Amino acid sequence: MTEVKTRSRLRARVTSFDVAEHAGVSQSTVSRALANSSAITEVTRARVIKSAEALGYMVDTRAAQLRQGRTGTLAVVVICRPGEAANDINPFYFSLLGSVCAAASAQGHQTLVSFQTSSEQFFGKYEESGQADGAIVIGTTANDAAWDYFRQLSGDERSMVFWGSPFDDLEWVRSDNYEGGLIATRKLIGAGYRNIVHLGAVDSPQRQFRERYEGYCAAMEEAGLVPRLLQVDYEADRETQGHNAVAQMIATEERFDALFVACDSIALGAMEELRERGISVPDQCGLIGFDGIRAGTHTSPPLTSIEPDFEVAGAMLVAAVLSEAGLSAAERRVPVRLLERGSVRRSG
Amino acid sequence: MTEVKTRSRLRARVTSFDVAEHAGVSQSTVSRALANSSAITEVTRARVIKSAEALGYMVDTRAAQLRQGRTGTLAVVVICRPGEAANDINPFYFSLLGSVCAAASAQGHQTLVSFQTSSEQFFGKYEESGQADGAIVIGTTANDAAWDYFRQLSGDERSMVFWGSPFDDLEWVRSDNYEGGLIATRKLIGAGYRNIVHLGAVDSPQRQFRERYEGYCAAMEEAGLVPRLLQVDYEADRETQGHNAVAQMIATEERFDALFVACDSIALGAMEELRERGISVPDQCGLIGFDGIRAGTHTSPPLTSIEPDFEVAGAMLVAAVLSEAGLSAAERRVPVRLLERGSVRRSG
DNA sequence: CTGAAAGCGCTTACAG
DNA sequence: CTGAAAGCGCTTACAG
Repeated sequence: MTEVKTRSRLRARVTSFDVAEHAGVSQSTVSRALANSSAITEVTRARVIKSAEALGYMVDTRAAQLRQGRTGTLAVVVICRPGEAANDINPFYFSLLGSVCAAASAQGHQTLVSFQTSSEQFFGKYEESGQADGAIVIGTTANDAAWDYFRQLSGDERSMVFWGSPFDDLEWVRSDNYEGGLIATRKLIGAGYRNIVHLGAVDSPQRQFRERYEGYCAAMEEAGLVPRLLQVDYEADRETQGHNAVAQMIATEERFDALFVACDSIALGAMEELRERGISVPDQCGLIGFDGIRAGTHTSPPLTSIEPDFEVAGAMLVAAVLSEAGLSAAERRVPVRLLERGSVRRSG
Repeated sequence: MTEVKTRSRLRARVTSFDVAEHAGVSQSTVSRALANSSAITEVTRARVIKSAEALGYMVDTRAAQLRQGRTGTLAVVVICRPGEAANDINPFYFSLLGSVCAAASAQGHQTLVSFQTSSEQFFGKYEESGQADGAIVIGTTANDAAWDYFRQLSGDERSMVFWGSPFDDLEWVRSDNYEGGLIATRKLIGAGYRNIVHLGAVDSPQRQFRERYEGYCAAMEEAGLVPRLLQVDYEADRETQGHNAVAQMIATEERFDALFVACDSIALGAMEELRERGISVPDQCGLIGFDGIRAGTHTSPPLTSIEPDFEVAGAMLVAAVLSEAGLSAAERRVPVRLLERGSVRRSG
């Protein structure tokens, strides 16, 4: 007893052997009792639990996992733009990160999070180093070196899932982008806009953008309208892309009375440029973005947007990385919904 | 050789024994060679590395850490408001999270991240369960149950550091709030505003708010002006607090021509209320917030704010949790700077 | 239902 | 400079 006290004061680790001695049982019984093994009497289990509490004992997960050959941990990699600071990361990915961590926790997994930017630092070998049972990769598509690295890594039989991957050969989970494009465009048409232009990118690595464009096209065509695409210059940062696109349309005297924009960051830039040009939103120009980022709440008018169900997104990513068999397309498509705020005029 | 290939195809773990056999050395030599022990000849090391690469071997960190008695991992806990979804979390904490992960990585530590909301789920016993060498706790001060839990846990000799803790008896790292209040208020005074009111909270659990208020008071007094405080109703969410505060001032016919607000979320609500009331920012009312959140970039006008140096904040939190000795106050105060955007009129 | 023993994959005294 | 062996703290066949 005295010895135990001394050790705990020195912060020496309390082990299952200490608990065994205290409870007067064997070490294996301690292990089984605490693991809720049905082989143990409730009477014994109660005694063990009491001793464990008395000594402040907790199972060492490292040791347990080493023995069990699993980690109970999922790696979450957030790919950043080169040179990007933590507070410049697209908030969409932060929301996704939060959802993934919550979903993993609900499935009894810890999350090992890393923000990866440059090639010296890329790391995805979590399984062979015994750090995680799989990896979920999210983040910008604008970091080619990172995607090359993870794409190549993913070739082996690794448990890895990607959000919005630019490559279809990777295991992906994505928003239902087509549906989102459809909903947004129908909304604009329903509100009476007719010269609706899509601001986005079709040949960019961002595959999701093409899907959004296709949804837009379908909605335009079903209404007998002609789809018009303005490709954004994806070298610039997102907001500048929005600024430039609007500036360009005005310079070339393009007629438009509404914009469906491939993502909120671009839409925010577009909205600013519209304001600077004295074009009022939503009266002279309707505007719908994509992603539902929080900053869209604070613009004037607030930005109407398409938002994926973040909770489902997190759950699907976790399910995908944990599943042995591949997932069906339906299990990898995150449903979206229209976030009605203020950048579309009332119908009629 | 054949045997090795078969095993790797089955994804059986490649161990240091396999590498030893392949390289014709003992297992301990493999371990030393890969750990860059100076006891090993470069010739031997090269041979071991070659074999390791050939077999796709990586050190199992779980096993290594178990043996070494350390984890090389830091836990990062983000406390959320009860019922708050991942995309409602104050973006300030996401930025801080990113900075902490980056700083930890720079110090050779992994980060185990968890978002904690409700009491069934609170967990901070990372050290005794062998999951981390310490914990960094950030997030809302509005979750009393969470802070009670961590405060009590922190009583024992645990490595735990808190961002902006409501309690001074906990190990904390904070923005230089006093300095921030000083800078912001001087800026407003310099721009010619005179009826400057502070929107904040002095008795709230958010200790940092009091410090900001004190900086404000000092700047007012040095200019011969009378500080005026409007306490925000901290039951409501932040933006509503801002709305309500402005509404109340107008209702009571309070005179004001500028507002220094204790945080950006509140300031964003205040800005909206001002717009709805037809009070133009920055002409009729100057406005400065605190935190530098990204959404402030997109309002019109963009919100001038005080921003902590996020990189330093992450580094200080990591240094604090890793340091054996306590840190001096200077080592726990994150420098701040004025983010000049558009909600203060030009001086003169 | 419980215990003695092996072993997960490493690092690190201890020898030589 | 390298090797044989112990041990980090568990879980889990194997016995009884």
